[in-house]
Amino acid sequence: MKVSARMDYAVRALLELGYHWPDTHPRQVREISRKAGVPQKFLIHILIALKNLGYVHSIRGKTGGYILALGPQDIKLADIVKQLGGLGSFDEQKRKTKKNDAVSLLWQEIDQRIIQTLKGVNLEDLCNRQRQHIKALSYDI
Amino acid sequence: MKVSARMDYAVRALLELGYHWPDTHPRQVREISRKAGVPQKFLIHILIALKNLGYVHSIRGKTGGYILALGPQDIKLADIVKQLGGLGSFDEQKRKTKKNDAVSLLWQEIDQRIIQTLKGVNLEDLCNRQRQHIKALSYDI
DNA sequence: TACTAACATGATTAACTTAGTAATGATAAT
DNA sequence: ATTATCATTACTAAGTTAATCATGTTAGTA
Ligand code: FES
Ligand code: FES
Repeated sequence: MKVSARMDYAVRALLELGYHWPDTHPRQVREISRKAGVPQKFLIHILIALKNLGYVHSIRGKTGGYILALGPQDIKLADIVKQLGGLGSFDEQKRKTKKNDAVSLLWQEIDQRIIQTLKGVNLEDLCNRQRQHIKALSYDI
Repeated sequence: MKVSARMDYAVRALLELGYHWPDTHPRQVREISRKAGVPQKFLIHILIALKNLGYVHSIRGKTGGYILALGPQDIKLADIVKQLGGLGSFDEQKRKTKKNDAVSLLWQEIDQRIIQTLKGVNLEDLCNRQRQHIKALSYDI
């Protein structure tokens, strides 16, 4: 499973925004960049994509920043991953091999497993996991 | 799950070799190329990789070709996929994000699901599935 | 032996994707 | 007016992928 930097960064940005929920102070790109370890110039584009998908709101101007547009429980990772271009699922286009044989069915079966796994996790779950993790380690990210 | 052409082709080549097991006539690259829908010049390199991994034997000369080096039941797709460079599993190198937080654990969890799925399938299974498929469709690949 | 049909190997390449950066503009609080 | 933020478009360097090309080696056979 290849997780692109873009996908990794997007989920981490959402985790940062969701972690302090329901505290809705706007978080600035620079702050998210630093805390999540994402290059700032790259993060901007990712946040805009998330905004266009309706997951975050942006606030412009001097006191601006980003906040979640939905509650963490309503942000499903399966959707994020799918909408952000997926994990590069088995591309049936332009490959000359058969599409409906045992091999392709196997690849599709694996795709389904991934989707099932992601469907079981929303941003609230991920934040809770992270809180547990932090508690166990006794230091913040 | 991004399945590279290389990976797809490798599995299909093995399926072709395993499908007629235990008939051990050498199959030529050209024949495999045509039946599996794989560009011949590309397939050569893939077969050599499979040979170096010990999955097939090659026979040179005029009556040459390729045969399985192991019985289909001993060829596990999980190994093939892993040894052929994997499915591009979550690359922890050079990315600045944390490696042991909830996000990375999620990616690793997905990796494990894929591996588990692949561990449940060997070449014999895949051949059987394909035979069922062919029987249901009433035409050969 | 000469020929030929197969596999072997390394170099090269075109297209594509990824992971960014640069430059410039728009908005809103102070 | 200034300034700190988000917005948008364009650009690019590096890497990967999916191949092809050129050339060499092996072995059956007439
Ligand atoms: S998640 Fe916001 S400061 Fe740690
Ligand atoms: S699998 Fe060999 S001819 Fe169909």
